[in-house]
Amino acid sequence: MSEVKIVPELRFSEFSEAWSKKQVGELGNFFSGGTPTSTNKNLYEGNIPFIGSGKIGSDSVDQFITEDALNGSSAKLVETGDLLYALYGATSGEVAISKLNGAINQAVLCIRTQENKIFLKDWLIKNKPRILKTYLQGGQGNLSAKIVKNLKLCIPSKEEQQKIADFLSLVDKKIEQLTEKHRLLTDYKKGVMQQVFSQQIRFKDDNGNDYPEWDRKSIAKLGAIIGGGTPETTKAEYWNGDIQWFTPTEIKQKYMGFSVRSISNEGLKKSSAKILPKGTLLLTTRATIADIAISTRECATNQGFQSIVVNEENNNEFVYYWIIQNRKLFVRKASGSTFPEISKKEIEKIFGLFPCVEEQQKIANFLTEIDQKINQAWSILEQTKAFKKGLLQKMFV
DNA sequence: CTATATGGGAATGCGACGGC
DNA sequence: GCCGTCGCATTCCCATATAG
Repeated sequence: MSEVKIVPELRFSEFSEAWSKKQVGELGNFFSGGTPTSTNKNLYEGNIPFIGSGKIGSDSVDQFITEDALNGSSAKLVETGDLLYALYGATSGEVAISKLNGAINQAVLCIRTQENKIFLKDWLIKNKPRILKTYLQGGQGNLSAKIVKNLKLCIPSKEEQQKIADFLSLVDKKIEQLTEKHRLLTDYKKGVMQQVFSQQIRFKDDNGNDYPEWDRKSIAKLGAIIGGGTPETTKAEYWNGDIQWFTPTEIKQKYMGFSVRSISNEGLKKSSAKILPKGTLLLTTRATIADIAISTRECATNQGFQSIVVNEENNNEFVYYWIIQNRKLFVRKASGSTFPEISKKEIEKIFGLFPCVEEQQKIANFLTEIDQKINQAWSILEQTKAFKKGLLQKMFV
């Protein structure tokens, strides 16, 4: 590689000098903590927040240790504003500025640097994928203080660090605000659902007249309830066909059109899987209870579902929201030793109050509108996150 | 002695599949 | 169609070995 001046692609115009190559280890002091003997419960009845690798950026924790626990173990105190780095487990490579005064365990590395810590934080965020890829090999890879200290980076003057940190912090702040907005909308929806289903809010028809009282009826009256199945996995000809085939873990959003795996007509015939029309409520009833989505195309499911093909006296979108609101009714009925499951029979016996189909339609439209607002907020949030990611790529070397 | 690395294992979550 | 057994994968925490 030819000798070129080390500068980032995107830079504030008042800076022109080259960035200098350093090792992270040169930038400050490093220490990680420890875990007080977990068999001694007394040690965990104190008031010092105990920060594990999953909690480095949180403003609250679940565990609190005592002074004795702190002194009798390798646990170390950190302060609000300290730069914390997660070394082990699924959170490896996460980095955050501590929002707590507390003690850290051995999975957390505290970095006290004389450089700008927000600059360093964002540099670590930018390089997380690369760090994990390089150092987290094998089943249970862990990072270590040594690995972090040996990372090489390019770093500008304090002034330029500050400028970059301020700018990125602004973007972070925006992301926080958007996250908050999304959270508020989600809370609002929760409140509205509560009021709608408890009939504190009632809709009127287009002529301003009241709709009839709600009817108490069982789920069985809402439509056909249809189970699913799994074709033999050893027979290749049953798989990778034209029929979308869902498993409970895939049910994450309101509308589902494409599944991870698909089955063939042959597979459909030779198994308990059933064809479900577009608009079917895909309801999980095994392992994960009462997760629900609306199919946007013809599909099938495995045996972890009891799907509802809603009839014409009811509105599928309304039933979708009704089930979300009444999730507890399902969870309560679930039984099983290894994992919970609700049988078709039990589902058919669940009762609830349902308005006439016209009012169902109005309620569904109303809630769908709120959902759209929530999705919009989410999408702006995602765009802003992507924007930050782009900045990270360009503003660092 | 302290700091760090590392393997074990609990907790959790789930899928495949066969018996009834 | 329902239900239970077996076992796999993931995640996280902990105890202990080892290095410094």
